[in-house]
Amino acid sequence: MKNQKIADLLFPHIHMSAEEVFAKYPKRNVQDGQIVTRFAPSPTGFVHIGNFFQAFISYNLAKNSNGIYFLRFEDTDKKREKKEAKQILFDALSYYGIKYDEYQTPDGKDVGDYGPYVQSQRGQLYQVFAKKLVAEGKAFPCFCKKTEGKEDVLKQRETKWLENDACEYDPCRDLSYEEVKAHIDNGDSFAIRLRTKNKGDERIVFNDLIKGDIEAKANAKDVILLKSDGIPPYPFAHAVDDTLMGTTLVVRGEEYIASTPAHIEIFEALGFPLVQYCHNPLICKIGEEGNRRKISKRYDPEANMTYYIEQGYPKETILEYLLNMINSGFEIWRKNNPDLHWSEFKFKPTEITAVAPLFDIVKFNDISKNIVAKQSGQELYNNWLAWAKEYDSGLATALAAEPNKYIALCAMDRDGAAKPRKDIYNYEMMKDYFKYIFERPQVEFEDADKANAKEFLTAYAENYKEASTNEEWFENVKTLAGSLGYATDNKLYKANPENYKGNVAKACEFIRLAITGQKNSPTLFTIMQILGDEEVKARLNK
RNA sequence: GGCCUCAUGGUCAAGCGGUUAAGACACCGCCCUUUCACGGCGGAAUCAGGGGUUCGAUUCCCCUUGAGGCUACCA
Repeated sequence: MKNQKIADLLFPHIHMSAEEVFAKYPKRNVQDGQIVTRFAPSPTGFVHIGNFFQAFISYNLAKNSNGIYFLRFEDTDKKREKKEAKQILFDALSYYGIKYDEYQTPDGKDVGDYGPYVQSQRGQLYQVFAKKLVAEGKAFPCFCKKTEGKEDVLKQRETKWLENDACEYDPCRDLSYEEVKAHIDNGDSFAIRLRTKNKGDERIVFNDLIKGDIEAKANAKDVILLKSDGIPPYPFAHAVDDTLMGTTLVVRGEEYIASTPAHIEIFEALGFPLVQYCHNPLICKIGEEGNRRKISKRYDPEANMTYYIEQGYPKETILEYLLNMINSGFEIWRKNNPDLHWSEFKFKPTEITAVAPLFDIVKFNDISKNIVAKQSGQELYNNWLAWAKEYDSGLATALAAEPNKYIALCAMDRDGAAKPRKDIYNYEMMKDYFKYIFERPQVEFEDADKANAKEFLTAYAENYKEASTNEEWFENVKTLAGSLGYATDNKLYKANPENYKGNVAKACEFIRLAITGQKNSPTLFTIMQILGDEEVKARLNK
């Protein structure tokens, strides 16, 4: 009775009952194996690779089970929310091809029957259940001065550690109706806390799809259900939303494992059946001190999903790399099915790796090289140009001005090649990789080679004539090299190198350096063809 | 401090009581190519340590160590 009176005092404007709410959100009509899951990011304007990892896992799980996948914005922390953030998130996710069955459009329209799909618009719903809990004596108002933020928490922590209390009962948990009324009359703001039924020595077991059964200390803390602004923090919102929205599987980072007991107590207090959890490992990096740490928004550019777009990685690269992290069976599958789309690869939640993987840029680039190698010259050119239009307008202009030239460049060792060259891993690197096309290179021969190089190149320039095939081109080089005292038979050269100025390989090195400024490059013949006679001669004579 | 998670080569990892302990990246050889690559073949390299259980442990249990996470009116 007293509790009902307090509840009415606290939430005079809430008249809806829990039953009425459930009537609005009927149970979903799904079969046993079908997974209903979601991506529930908080819109900070930053799409973290770790969050994307979860989004990607849950997306695949939903798709593979023929289930339902929806997007819910968790914008309950006003301090963190940024304008445009929802749009940024939307763009990033759709760029990577993740599609939702249910969501709210950036201009605020709900698609799906279980909305609103934005937490800040679900305030009343949370209050209905908070009021119910207060009326049942399972929650209570707290008028304490609220903790301001993490810094204060850290300060308090040392003394708290010394106490090492098993449970944390809030001072407001047993306020009388009169005391509550006095606070309300005084206009004091209040938060709603769960009245934990535990004392600190209870243990619970819950199941995790990846880790199996986890035994832990039961929650024994009067956790916050509603902040003093009336909006719930994550745990309560999670319980209410995922129940109302019919979520069957929650994929989240393993940093949530520690707070799961509190979530469970909230579900129980509410009388909701628990969802299935799947805590995925965090993606790590080696820190400055050589230690492994969670990849961080602050220090690691690769933590941001837009980084890969800016760098011009094909979107398949990050997707396939992530798939590779989720389940290394992907790699073998990919080898056996080089031409299938990644989405054909199926994995079960129980097959997800339990170990926090290290982000390995070398491996990442290798995957990317294989993906880029599958593109034709035309495709690569198109992608390069599209990227440049966004991130390097000067380059874009140049590329668009002479499409044939640059398509030919992109097609080198690629179109028609049985084993395409695997050299390019993103579009950002291409300008530098092909810099000899854009400008004449600085050429430095080794001291020992200087005289020979000059002699050979001068002769080569004088006799230079355009060849029509690579074979013909090479024949020309060989003939000239032979006449200048280079070995045309490699076996003879290897037997008596001192009899020659070098072998044909050396001669080619001179040409390559003069033309490109580098010791490696794609096929010289093609490069010279693209450059044209005049430019080639100019470079040879330099 | 407490609670939780994890532990196979340099990295990502298969493995789920008996295996010559897969595979991929990186590395090193050799071959192919009288250019750069691609490619092919081969090599070095791993079960954190200590106790159990067992005829037999990388695999199961315990302890130690190490790494990571959580311990907010953040998610």
